[in-house]
Amino acid sequence: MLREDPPHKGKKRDAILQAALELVVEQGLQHTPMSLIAQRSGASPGIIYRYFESKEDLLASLYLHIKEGLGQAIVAADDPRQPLAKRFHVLWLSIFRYCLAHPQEMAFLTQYESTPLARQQYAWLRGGMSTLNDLVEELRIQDVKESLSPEVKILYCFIADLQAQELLKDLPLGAIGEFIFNVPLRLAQQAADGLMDTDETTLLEIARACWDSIAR
Amino acid sequence: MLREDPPHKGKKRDAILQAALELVVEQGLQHTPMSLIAQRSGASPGIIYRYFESKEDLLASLYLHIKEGLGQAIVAADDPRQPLAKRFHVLWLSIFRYCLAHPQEMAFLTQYESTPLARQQYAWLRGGMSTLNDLVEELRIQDVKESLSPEVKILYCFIADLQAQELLKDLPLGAIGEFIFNVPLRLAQQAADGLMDTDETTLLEIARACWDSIAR
Amino acid sequence: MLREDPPHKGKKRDAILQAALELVVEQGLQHTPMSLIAQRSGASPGIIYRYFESKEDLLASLYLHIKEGLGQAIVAADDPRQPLAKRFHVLWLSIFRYCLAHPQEMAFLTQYESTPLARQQYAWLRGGMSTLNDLVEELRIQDVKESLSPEVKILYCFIADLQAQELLKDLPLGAIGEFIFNVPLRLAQQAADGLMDTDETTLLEIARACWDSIAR
Amino acid sequence: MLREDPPHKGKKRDAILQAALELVVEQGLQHTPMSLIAQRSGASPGIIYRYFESKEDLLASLYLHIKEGLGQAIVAADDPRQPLAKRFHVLWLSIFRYCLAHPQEMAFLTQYESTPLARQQYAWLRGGMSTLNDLVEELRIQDVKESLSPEVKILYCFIADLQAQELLKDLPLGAIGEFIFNVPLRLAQQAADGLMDTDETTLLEIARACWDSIAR
DNA sequence: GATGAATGAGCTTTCATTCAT
DNA sequence: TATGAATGAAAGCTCATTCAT
Repeated sequence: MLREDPPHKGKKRDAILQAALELVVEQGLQHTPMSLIAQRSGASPGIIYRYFESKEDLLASLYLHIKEGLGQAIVAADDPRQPLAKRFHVLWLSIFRYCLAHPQEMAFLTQYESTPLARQQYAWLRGGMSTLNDLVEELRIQDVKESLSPEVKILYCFIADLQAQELLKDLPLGAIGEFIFNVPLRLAQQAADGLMDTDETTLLEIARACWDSIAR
Repeated sequence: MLREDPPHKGKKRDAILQAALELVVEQGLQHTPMSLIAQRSGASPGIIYRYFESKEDLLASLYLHIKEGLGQAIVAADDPRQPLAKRFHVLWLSIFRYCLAHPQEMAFLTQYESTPLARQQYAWLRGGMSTLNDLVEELRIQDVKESLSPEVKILYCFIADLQAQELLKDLPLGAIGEFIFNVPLRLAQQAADGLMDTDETTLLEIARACWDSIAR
Repeated sequence: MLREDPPHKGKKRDAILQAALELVVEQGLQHTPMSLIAQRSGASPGIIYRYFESKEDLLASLYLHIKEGLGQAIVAADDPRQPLAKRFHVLWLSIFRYCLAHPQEMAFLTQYESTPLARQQYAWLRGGMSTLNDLVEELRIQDVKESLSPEVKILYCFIADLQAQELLKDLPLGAIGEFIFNVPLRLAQQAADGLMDTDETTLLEIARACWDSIAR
Repeated sequence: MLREDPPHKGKKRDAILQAALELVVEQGLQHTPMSLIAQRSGASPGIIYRYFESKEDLLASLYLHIKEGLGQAIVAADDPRQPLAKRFHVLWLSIFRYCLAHPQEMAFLTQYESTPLARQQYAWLRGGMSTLNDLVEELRIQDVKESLSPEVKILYCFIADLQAQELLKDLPLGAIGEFIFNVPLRLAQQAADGLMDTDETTLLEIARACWDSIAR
């Protein structure tokens, strides 16, 4: 589901993105021709190119759109005034619930990120940053801070806070990201496929398991 | 790297698979034409169709080939005579090491599995099986046991053993699989991209973190 | 450069023609979409069709517009009271100077006339008219005289006058036209491209050469 | 008409070039889709791209092919042992006859050369070379000589010979080229359209007229 | 009149697959 | 078996033209 904030403006653009989303999830990136996207969105093949430069651009736009939604969910969920263990659980559950509520978006995201082009373009970790010390170092640099997207900044700061309180095991940054972010995302996909219960108790248990994995 | 066991027989088939693997990793599933696979493998476009029915078949064969390699690594790693915590660590590290040693294969696998067709065809969890009890139930049925691939059987049995010893938290099966299998796979991919150290100490810490997440 | 005689009326039409002229010269007939013409002329794509029936019509109008300008230059240059050799030189130089002053128009004209459609539509020689005698014959017919454009009539009459005075070699009409008309046009294009000097002396020499070619 | 020297090799390539030639002459560059070229040549749309990288490449290849044929005709016609006036007439008539015998090729050439891309790419005069002195200077430079196509070298040398014998008026190089090369080409096109007689006497008169225009 | 979003036929090009050799 | 030229359906994209506003 794509938001349709402005009443009429961008309606068609959203319809195109929505059609692309559905089709990529149903048929796969390889089997989603522009003509089908046009048809499904109720537009003519030509008009797509008024909104997007190319198919590549359309897919990248959709990807960024989805990332933004997910990012906003993360930003909205975090409350720095809460105790850190509480923040972890709230974040984890919010990510899970958001992904569960947007299974198509997550299926697209997974598919798109597995692409070689996307893998090198949208990695959330940079080259030299693999340890917690690297992270603290990065967050000192003002320019880096500015260039980060809001949700990445939040996750970074949260992890740095945990580290400052000596609550973390000495794990690589990537591993921590895995337990906070990727595990709920992937389990939400399983849940969406009916392979897992999503009652509060079960979720709390898994979130707790993830907390156990990173907490000292 | 694909094995070349039979001296001459299947050599060309392997060359084709290897070329497909490289190209899909470099260019993506969508941008890997058969003609390029032919060229890279030193074969003619026509001859590919003696070894594979279609492009779809070629990719599926490659996928299964890779899964088999990974499965053999798992089978080879497990020693049921060891204590369970030890078995966990050995399995976890073996999976990580194997994935790290086969980054192209893992990149392909990730890409291929994100495809809608593959998602419904090769899910490792079946419809109604989401809890530890379901697992125990399944393992009682002889027919099911027979139809499982060796490595899945090993993982299932291992989990069932853990459960029998009451070592497990009450987590959904999918979550347990995540910590045993997907986390090392994904972290190995990060490591292959240079985003993580792979010294023994670091790896043991992460494996331990995963153990903490599932162990009671 | 297109004239902008009427203060506001036809201003937009001229802007469209001017934009089409520039774009065809820059990008070629094949690579000049209507949308670009609209953009360059500051008009909307739709409004072009109030001034021109179709793209074909727009280009034909531009062609005729350019031909008319060139024709007027010829008409303005000729003074029948002058001696014939003088008239030749004045005509030749006027054509050259006009073409040199309107390089875009000439580039368009060349391009447009090379088109099959234009070739059969705008040939300045008719079917059966290839000799000087044919010309004299044609000029006797009143209807034909009426239907001729002013500049063609002038050129025809001029040639007929030369013939009457027995100043011409016995050349086909087309050859004479070549030396009077096409040679200065083409050389002016070369000059516009910086491939030839355009000082008075040089031009007089070339005009003289052309005179030598047709004069007995 | 394209040569078909090798019995079977290149037959299809030639058929494609021939079809493109005919269609461009009939319908114009802008209205000659690849699909029609394929159809007319008896090939499938796809196969064209085995022989040519793109439509642009196909047209450029055709252009160069035609230029080569014309060049060979010029090379074959010139006999440096003949007196210069004789050489002029032989050259002039050969060019005329060749062009008359290849009207489609000439129509294509005219059309293609009027294109902006071609105009800047295939100009036969270079930037700073506009006078006879420039020509003599150029011919002294060995590297330049090497890089010239055979027929251009022949024309250059011929003009230089005329100049050495002081037979030429002091005309710009472009003007001389016009009388030797372009006038016969254009008149041959007229002749092909039935607008001019092509009996020996007439042709000799025109050739003589051209000679008069350049000769002192 | 004027706009520019929308249309949709048709363009160039690609590529899985076939088949004569 | 093996080749690679050939096929032709379909892809991504363009653009002359229309039409609701």
